[in-house]
Amino acid sequence: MEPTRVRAPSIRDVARLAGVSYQTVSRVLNDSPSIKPSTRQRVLQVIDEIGYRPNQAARALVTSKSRTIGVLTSTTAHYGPTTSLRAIEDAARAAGYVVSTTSMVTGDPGSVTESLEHLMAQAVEGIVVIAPQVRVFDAFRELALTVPLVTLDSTAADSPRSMAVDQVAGARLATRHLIELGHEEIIHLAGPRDWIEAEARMHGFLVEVRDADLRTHPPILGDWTADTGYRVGHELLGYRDFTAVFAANDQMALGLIHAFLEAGLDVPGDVSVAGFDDIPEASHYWPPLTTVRQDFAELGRRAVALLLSQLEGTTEVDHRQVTPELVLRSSTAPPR
Amino acid sequence: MEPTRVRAPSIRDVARLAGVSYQTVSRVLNDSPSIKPSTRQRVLQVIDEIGYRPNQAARALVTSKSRTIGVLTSTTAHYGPTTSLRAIEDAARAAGYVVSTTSMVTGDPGSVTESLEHLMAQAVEGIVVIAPQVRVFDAFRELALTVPLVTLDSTAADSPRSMAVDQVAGARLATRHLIELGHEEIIHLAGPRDWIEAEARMHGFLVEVRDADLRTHPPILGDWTADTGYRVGHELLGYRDFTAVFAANDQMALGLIHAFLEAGLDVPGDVSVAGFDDIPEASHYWPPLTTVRQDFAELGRRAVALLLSQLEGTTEVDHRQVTPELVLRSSTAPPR
DNA sequence: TCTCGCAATGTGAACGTACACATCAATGAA
DNA sequence: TTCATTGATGTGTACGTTCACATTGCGAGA
Repeated sequence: MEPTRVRAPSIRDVARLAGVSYQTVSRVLNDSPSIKPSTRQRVLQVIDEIGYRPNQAARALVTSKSRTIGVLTSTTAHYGPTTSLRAIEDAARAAGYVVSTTSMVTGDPGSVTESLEHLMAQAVEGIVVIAPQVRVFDAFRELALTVPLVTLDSTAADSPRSMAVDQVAGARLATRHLIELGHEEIIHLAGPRDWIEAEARMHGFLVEVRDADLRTHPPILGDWTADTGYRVGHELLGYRDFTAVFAANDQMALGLIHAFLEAGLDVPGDVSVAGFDDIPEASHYWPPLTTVRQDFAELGRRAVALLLSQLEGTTEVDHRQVTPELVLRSSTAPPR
Repeated sequence: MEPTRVRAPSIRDVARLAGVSYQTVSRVLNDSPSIKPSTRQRVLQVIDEIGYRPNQAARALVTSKSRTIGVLTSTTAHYGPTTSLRAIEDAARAAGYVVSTTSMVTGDPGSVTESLEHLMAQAVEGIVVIAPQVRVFDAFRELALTVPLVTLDSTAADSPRSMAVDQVAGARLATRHLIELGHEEIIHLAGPRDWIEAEARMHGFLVEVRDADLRTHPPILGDWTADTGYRVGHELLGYRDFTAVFAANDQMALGLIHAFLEAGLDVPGDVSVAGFDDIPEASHYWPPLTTVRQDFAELGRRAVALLLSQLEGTTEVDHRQVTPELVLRSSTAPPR
């Protein structure tokens, strides 16, 4: 039987075994310049032998840096945010940061504040907000937080700093595609009201429709789910003066198609449907979905780069918007 | 202009302003029993006034408890794991723990070790592994980690502790459903080889098929993606001695259906397809997908409860497997 | 030969908190 | 009255690390 392990080895244990002072060990750990190579090697060997791990708490205490990045995300498990989140984690880890995630209930104002408080209580050094809603900025201003904040998918002009896919351009791409096919009555199924990206996509749609001098139907507000797409699809069947629908994400597009097919309509024969996001399943929907692709992972990586540049003031950041791309598949066609 | 904030208020600042010793403040913070109500109130008021926040690093240093739970997940953004993850975060937060997530590249052995090291370097008090692969346990044993580990979706007998949906039962439900419809040639499109849940579903399928004295086709190994389902679907079209396919998840089922419909087959007329997971989109696939529903969120909550019971030795945990449920839709029917 | 300068290393704090123990007043029983 | 008991609070110390500031040794230039 092993003796009871009383306590993890500390920097002093390493120092004693290597025959140097604790400060020398500290210098090796933080690779300080003036350490004799032989000394460094001896210290590193002892560290390896006894399995020493620096105590993060002690480090954080004395440097008052937690090396933690907080991520605020929505509770719902959408593809885009999740993909960005993974990319954020990877990028942060590569830069020596730890990521602590917390989710807020969409639509609950208290939840945003509470989540931000939770992150601040952990002394995060910076915050990334994924898929932000207007409300987040309000809460942020209200709390007067003292750490840098970066947002994803936000094109809000008043955001402290944001890294975004050009949602407006993406929406225009999809809308123009439908217009060029010859559609003159296009309906937009938008995302929830206070979501900034939903707002941007809606704006892109409206601009493009207006530019083409088409009649503007007021966009319908959805909640990103396929269920809502399905319900809205059913309602739309009531009035037939449209030949195409542009949904603000792929899931709602799927629901729409379901409703149309179920009613005996042909997609894209009777109605064209375009989505947004290009989730991995979109190419296997029936019919395969025409949609707008955005690089969620790249977005996450850039967000971290942007945050780090504010934290460490070193790296130059590519601050341009990520450009989305139209992916043509089989759910859109010229009107009959 | 505000003067430069030199340093965050500490417990001593609170003590001075409240006219008590720092120890008294500490007691209030950890709600110790013997504090005069009037004193407690005075201290709390000062805390509120100056916006004091306990320094987690100092706390962690002295208690040698980080109050952090590490979560190890796969890089790919699947619905199930993501949903469980959100539930884990919520449950952990409710219990006063912080969650730090890290992802491993599926199929890369080094990545598992590296991710575990990363979590240990943060001094996490416990680890939850989502969607584990056999390899994780190997790495875990190898590192001889000193914190409790809980796994999700694992029915491996040798896991330290696991919280699972009864995958075998779920697979049997789906398979039996196809058999009862009259199918005699059923193919199983399984998940990747070393995924424990893939193994379990495959096992459930084989048991049920054997019980019914049907001819056993060797399961085909997939990678959970719709793309693979599509490719396999195409290959299957080569030999027609099957009337039904049971896919190990919904995405692969979607890909299969895509391949079949594209080839002019009718689903479920010519081929029945059943999936697993019941992701929110499954009911809007065309045709709506018959699948097996599992409660990912409940799984996450129970995993945290299990972990906390090991960390704090208090709560009694419901350790039964979560029971999955068959959801009948339109992608399955009797064979022609 | 002496001293200056630099490379390499060491010493004494301090970070903010919780624990163990000490202190003090008030209370009640002997 | 005296002393043990208890409730309420205070004092000293340790946690493991980094920072600021010594201190040493050695080679080069005067």
